[in-house]
Amino acid sequence: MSGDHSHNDSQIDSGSRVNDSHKHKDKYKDKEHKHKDHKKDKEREKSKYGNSDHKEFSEKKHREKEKERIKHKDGSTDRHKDKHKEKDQRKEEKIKPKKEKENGFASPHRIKTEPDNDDFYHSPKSLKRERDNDETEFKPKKIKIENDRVDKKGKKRKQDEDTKPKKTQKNKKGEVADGKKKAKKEPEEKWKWWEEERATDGSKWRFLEHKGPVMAAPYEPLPSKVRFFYDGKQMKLSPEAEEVATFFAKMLDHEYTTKDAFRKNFFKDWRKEMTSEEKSKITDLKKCNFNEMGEYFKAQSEARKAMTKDDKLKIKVENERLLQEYGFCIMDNHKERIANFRIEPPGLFRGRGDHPKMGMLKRRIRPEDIIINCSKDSKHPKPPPGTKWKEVRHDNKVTWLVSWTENIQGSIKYIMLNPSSRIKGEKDWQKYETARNLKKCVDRLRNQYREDWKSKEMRIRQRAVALYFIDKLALRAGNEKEEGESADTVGCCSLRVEHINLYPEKDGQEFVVEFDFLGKDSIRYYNKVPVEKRVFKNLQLFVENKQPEDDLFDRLNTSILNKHLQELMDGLTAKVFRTYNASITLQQQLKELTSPDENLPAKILSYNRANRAVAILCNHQRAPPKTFEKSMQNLQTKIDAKKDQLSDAKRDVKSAKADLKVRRDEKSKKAVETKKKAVERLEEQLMKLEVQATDREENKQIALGTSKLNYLDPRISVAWCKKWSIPIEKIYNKTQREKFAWAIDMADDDYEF
DNA sequence: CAATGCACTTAGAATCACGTTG
DNA sequence: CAACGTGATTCTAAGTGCATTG
Repeated sequence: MSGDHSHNDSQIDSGSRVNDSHKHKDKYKDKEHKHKDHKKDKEREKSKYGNSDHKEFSEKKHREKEKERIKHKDGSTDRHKDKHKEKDQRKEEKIKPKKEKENGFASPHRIKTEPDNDDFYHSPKSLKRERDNDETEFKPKKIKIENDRVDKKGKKRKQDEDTKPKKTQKNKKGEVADGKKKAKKEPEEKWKWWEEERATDGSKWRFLEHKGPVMAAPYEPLPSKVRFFYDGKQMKLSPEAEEVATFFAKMLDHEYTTKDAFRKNFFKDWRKEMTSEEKSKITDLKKCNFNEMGEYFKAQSEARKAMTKDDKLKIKVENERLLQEYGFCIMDNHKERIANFRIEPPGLFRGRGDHPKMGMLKRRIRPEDIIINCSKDSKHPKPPPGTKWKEVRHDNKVTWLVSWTENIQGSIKYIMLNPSSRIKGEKDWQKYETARNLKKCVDRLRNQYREDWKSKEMRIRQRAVALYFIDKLALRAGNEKEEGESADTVGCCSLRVEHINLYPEKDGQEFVVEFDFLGKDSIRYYNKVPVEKRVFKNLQLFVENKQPEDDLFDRLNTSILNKHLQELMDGLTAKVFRTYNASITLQQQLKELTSPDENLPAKILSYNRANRAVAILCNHQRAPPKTFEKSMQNLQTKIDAKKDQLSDAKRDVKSAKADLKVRRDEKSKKAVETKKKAVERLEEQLMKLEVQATDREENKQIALGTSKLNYLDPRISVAWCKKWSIPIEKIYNKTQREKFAWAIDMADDDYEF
């Protein structure tokens, strides 16, 4: 599917989050009775096509073969063993006495530390690990638990515990000696979990200890000078009602507060918090005046900004303390960072797009709502004084530490680990391996769905066309959603007739399909794509006799599609196509765009362009930053200034040269040299600025972050950096480097996705 | 097999932190 | 040193997909 994505360009700048613009409001509003006709459709279709269910594909054979190939590739199994022997030896060397006690983690588990290989990126080839070329190494299901660590009772794993690399020890001392400043750099140590074996029994951990969540700060009533008015008259609200009122007041200059649904939902929920007296008085939101409250909060945040350095520092220190205490857990002998250790504070629900529940009150979470998950033999987190947790459980088949049920949708929220953690990293790695597996069989799969376009069964044709879209356009799967529970958005399987237009001919191209729908987060997907004639004819068929609000693929849903995919390849689901196409596109684009003799900024521009191609493919849009135009102008000003400087410098060179001609002495010669240097420097600076401008312009409404973080096999980027001697820091910031530590350590310059 | 529940990934916006500039 | 702009970080909503239930 190479280079096939250019048509997506048209998506961009056709406006994002469409519900906000009137133009489209009508189109997506009032769909109260949308797709109610599925049953009807299905009947209709059935009678048309009959139900012949034969013609199953014996793809299984292929799959077997595929598996065989994987197994035999380069005898990785043996290597694996060797490697682990080595590792064990290493382990024995790093005996170290326990030291740190901070955090109040009770358990005696020694936290393993690893050498702080900050230079791992630039490390010479010889340090390269066997794993590097080991494409098929990732076998999550095949590996047993290490014996010395299995321990049901949680009695300590002697061997591991007492191990620590000497180097780290030294580092630690150094830090201590250096005093406070360095301590901030945290005693973090780099554990190479990717060199270890993985559990096979479905357990996610063997030991888990943490301090529980940080509860939301209690409500602080407003000072009495801050007044609320109803119908022009001042009114003192009960604390409960006041709190909810402040939520609204804080959003006063947000567009939300102008939306009917938001106001309606807010008012309804607010009234629930009022005393009966308040309830009887306050009957119309329009008569409520929250301005003083709003001003108060604005002033507060101004005050916070204007705080003295000292006070700011105090806050920072306190935050740091909280992070140190609650921001980490111990999982299987390692201290790991928690992603979101704070309970979500109460507030007004901010749904995206045209969310029917926007403005509803998001309840305050109490300890009694919270389920704690940890090891039996760990020191359990204690609830705030005078309260109880809802439950403390010990489920090591899941990765979360804390959960609660949220009151808007009734869904469960979790506290989980940071992306840099083993548990997330392994999963991420696995995701890319699955995508690479798809690469191996994608041709076969494509041939198959092309065949299926001709099937006499409607459901198979629909499946095949949907899969084609998912593959070609990187559409999301499109699960069904409950109506009225959230904004009306769709993915591939849930596309409706109204979301496409068919043009036998358009703009000189044949068989054009125009997509226009709202996808995840109510981001608009707009695209005009020429498709193969067969696809086009099929679509005409699918649309026939249907209402606009009927499902395009009435015989298909994600569960059917995924079941099919699972049969074609182990671990294959619809979303794997997105990962695969994103990563393969990056790889191709990098190959195509990088020119060897360009300088560093130009190379990075090429990288960003490759990244951008992916973001466009995946439709990762952003609202153009409010300051965009201005910042563009600023850049241009800088560029112009630089140009002036440059021409001045050039003139200087000329005059210096003239000078030299006359005088012919060393001094003038030197002068010429320095001037020339200055010109070069300026030229480079100018070039850098221009590249920056191009990059920014092209990025106006495209968000690169999402694809970088979630879709692009980091090893591709790492390999590219190594190949062109680009410092990895130019591509990944600190957080990203932490998340992708496994890839940075693992991938070589010749890594192929 | 549809509905529901659960766990987990993916997403853009909001907010924060920090360096630069005037 | 305040204002500003920007990249990083935080926040939490909104998806996917699998398991369970009825």
